[in-house]
Amino acid sequence: MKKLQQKSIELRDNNLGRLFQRAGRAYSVRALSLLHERGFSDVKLSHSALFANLDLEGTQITVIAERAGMTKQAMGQLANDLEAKGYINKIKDPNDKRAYIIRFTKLGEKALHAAYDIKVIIEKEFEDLLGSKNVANLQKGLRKLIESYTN
Amino acid sequence: MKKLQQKSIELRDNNLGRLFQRAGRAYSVRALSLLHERGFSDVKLSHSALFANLDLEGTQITVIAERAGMTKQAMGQLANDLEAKGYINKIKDPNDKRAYIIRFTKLGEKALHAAYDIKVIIEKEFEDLLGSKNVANLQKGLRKLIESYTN
DNA sequence: TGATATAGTAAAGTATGTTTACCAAAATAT
DNA sequence: ATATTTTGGTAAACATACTTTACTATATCA
Repeated sequence: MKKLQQKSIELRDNNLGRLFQRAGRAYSVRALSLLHERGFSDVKLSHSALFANLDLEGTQITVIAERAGMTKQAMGQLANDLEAKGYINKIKDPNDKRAYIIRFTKLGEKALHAAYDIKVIIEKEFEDLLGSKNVANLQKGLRKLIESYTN
Repeated sequence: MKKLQQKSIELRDNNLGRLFQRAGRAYSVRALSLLHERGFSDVKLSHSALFANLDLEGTQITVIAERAGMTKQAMGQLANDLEAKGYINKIKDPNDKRAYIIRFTKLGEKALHAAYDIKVIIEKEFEDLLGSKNVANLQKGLRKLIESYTN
């Protein structure tokens, strides 16, 4: 049997789970930093749960929450925060008096454009570093793993 | 210029940052579930910051905290929690009366063995899914990205 | 020996959620 | 049509995993 010392080192230094998380963290730190540089300095990482699940034609809070895999209460708080910061509007749903429709403001749309530009920039950086074929394979592998483990 | 609708979809569905984070989450959910199945049901994800940075011969709290990139206060809390649960001991440092040395208990070592087994199991699952060469490339790519972005 | 740095703790605050409990409106069932 | 149940949303309390501020005791340096 392998020595515990060796196992400890391999857990620490040679662990795919840790690599995923560190890469994710590196990505989001970089992306958020570029977004702040472009003037959207009050956007936080947690806001992406709303941004990423909001349709351009507008979406109900409950629907966004379900897509993001979180409670409607938590999503309601994100919505209030982003509304106060001017990125979205909460409009009363004309078809359901209980509900609100969340829509991007002009500022929110600008932030979305910027976020897309940043995504492209970071992907370019990755391709310069690894080669575009390797980035494509990385993406394919991650997708396959996620699909397999979240079903 | 690409339509905002299209940009929104690509940000949502075709975003490496989100893939990293989802893969990391899938890994840790799987690993923690297997660890709980093996009887270590009171171990939490946050504990890994201590486990992963504790040398077998024992390590000072401040050193573990620095390795983990967090404050010594936060690490002190993890240490107290894991001590209460029986995974580590806090021993007075004979060379420094201010300091404590953290060491694994027998139970802690058993958990470490289990964690290693689980790492091997999950890697095997990944290789069955993607092929061992692709897993090796994945690992290599992630390492390269992390190294480049955290320096 | 006196000033400063370091190991650790304590308590309060912050970020990002969940749980429990509730209301009003909508959908369904009889 | 009305009673029942479900759904959209909010509010408040709690949980987790930290950081910040403030402190004590010991160690180190000048």
